[in-house]
Amino acid sequence: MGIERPVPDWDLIVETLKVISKKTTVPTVFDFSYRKSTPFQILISTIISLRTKDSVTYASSKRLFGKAPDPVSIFKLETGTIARLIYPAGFYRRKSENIKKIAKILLDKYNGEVPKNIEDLLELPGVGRKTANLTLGLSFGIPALCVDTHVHRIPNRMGWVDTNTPDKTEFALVKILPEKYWIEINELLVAFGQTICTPVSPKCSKCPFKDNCPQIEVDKSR
DNA sequence: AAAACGGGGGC
DNA sequence: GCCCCAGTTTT
Repeated sequence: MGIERPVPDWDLIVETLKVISKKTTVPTVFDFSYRKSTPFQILISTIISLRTKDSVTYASSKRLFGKAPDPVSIFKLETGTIARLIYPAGFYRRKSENIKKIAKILLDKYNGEVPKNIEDLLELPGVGRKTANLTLGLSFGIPALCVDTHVHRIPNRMGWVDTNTPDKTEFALVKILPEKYWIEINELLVAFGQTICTPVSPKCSKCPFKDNCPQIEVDKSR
């Protein structure tokens, strides 16, 4: 059997993470999405965010939606125009083609609306589990756990799960994390992962979880 | 000069 | 599972 792990106190963890995220001023796709975005814009900005920094995602989304806020107007744009608008987001060429394809598919098959189930979302080009789950959660409030590199890295570092791929992390976390936290845990861990539990040289001395983190045992220099 | 960056797809 | 993908920022 696996190694024994202490059962995480999720209420306390979420409460602590909320304090950290409130101190974060980095504009993220979440700030943008929660307050004034349509499901379509949430989906597209999530596409843009793939392998791209938040500040860039935010600026790119704002430029694109300022010019074309909905599937109809985006489908009218040349892919080159879309590429220019979302530049310098990573993979901007591929993304601009996918964004236009998605606009067309939504118009043809879904009456211009974003589908509300993961199966249909995963059919869209450039949409994987991360993008699909984030869209479901942010757009429709459907409990869906979005596992990106932060939500993969941090629970493994903390010893909450022990997996080697994001998909396995998703299925492991779904089992142990209360459903009421599935949507917000992503934003909270991203804020934590950007400021303290960073991928490289994490700021463990400032971490409120340092006394319970197995990583500290591995490397006391941090 | 490297490494890293909120994945996804093709094989 | 493995490998590729793009261009900017950080180390």
